[in-house]
Amino acid sequence: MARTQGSHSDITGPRIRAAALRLFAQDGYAAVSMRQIAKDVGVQAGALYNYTPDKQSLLYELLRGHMDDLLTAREAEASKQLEPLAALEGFVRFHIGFHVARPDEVFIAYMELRSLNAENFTQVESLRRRYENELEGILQRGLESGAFSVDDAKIATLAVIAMLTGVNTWYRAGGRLSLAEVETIYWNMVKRAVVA
Amino acid sequence: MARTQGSHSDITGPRIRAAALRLFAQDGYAAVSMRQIAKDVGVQAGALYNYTPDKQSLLYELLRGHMDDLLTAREAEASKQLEPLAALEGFVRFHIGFHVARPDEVFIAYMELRSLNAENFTQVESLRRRYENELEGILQRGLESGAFSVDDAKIATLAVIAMLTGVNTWYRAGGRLSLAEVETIYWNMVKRAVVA
DNA sequence: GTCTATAAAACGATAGAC
DNA sequence: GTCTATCGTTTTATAGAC
Repeated sequence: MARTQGSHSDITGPRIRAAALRLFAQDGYAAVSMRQIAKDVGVQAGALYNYTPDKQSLLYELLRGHMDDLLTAREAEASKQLEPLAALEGFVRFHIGFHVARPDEVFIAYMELRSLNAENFTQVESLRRRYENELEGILQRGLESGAFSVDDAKIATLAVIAMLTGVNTWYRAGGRLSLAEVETIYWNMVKRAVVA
Repeated sequence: MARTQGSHSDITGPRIRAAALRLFAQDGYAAVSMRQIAKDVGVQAGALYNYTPDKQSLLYELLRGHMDDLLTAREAEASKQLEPLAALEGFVRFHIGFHVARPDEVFIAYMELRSLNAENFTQVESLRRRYENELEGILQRGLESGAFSVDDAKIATLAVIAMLTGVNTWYRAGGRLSLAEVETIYWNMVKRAVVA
């Protein structure tokens, strides 16, 4: 039986989110119009409102979904309980691999936090804190066991995450270095900066 | 003799740039209207066009000016020729101090690069490269002298700069740590990551 | 140099036909 | 579910009075 004319509910929603993700990453949330998103998907602007109540919700769902994905993926890794050194290496390699695979999501998760309204910002920010706490916990345990030596665990956490996320500004698949090589280079730097 | 009514050409220009800087940093270039900038300065929107041909030029002048300031300040420091270890410590402390003192400029220099048109982007990007080359040169000289040991000088350059610039995301004057303490903590991490 | 007024276009979001 | 049409607002930028 033929579908109702123009009915594509099960694929249009994901295509809208994919177009919004790409356009927000490329031009910024405020600079992208609902008409641009609609044109990219191949529908008229009015049709978008069958899938999102407004533009703000579209951004929030992208950022919220990205942080959920990050924490879920990290939980799967972290469930392997390890001693501090192996846990830290696991975190470094996980962080680089996860972020390099999702450049657009990572970019808007950084750049468009301020475009969220107050309530949505609080939600996403708390998820980011939970992720940072994963690394801070590893560093703390390593300090207590004597495996690590840093002046300040919180600052070391922020410094390592900033350094690792920086990979996204230059890494491109098929470049001079493989992902595994990049992971190893960064792991060597982190290890030397942190291990006693 | 009284000035012509409403004439403030020598102070309105800087006030426009200061308002644009603050608003662009707070809400993003695309989200800020010329009317908002005018209201912040205390003039009508039309008056802005006595000082800038358009909104794009306003952004470009802010970013270009910031990069000029950065390179000029760095040149003054770098003219003291030093051995690699002292040069690296000088770079780390200079970078943190310079960036922490200009949070709004640093923020838009990161976030609004993509809001520049192609020609302006090329200009600003080349200045950013020149600054990165300062650090890369120090690392290269240290590698050649055997003072440093890193897997890849270019990646180490990007990693160190990303780590140091990350200070701006959390540092606030009057917080738990003084600027000198922050500089020392980061210098210790950089030193351990890089020095042979 | 700043003002008021406005041109010309684009915006987010909605109503109603199909 | 998607379309066309449109409301009401806001945008950048300019023209001309003072």
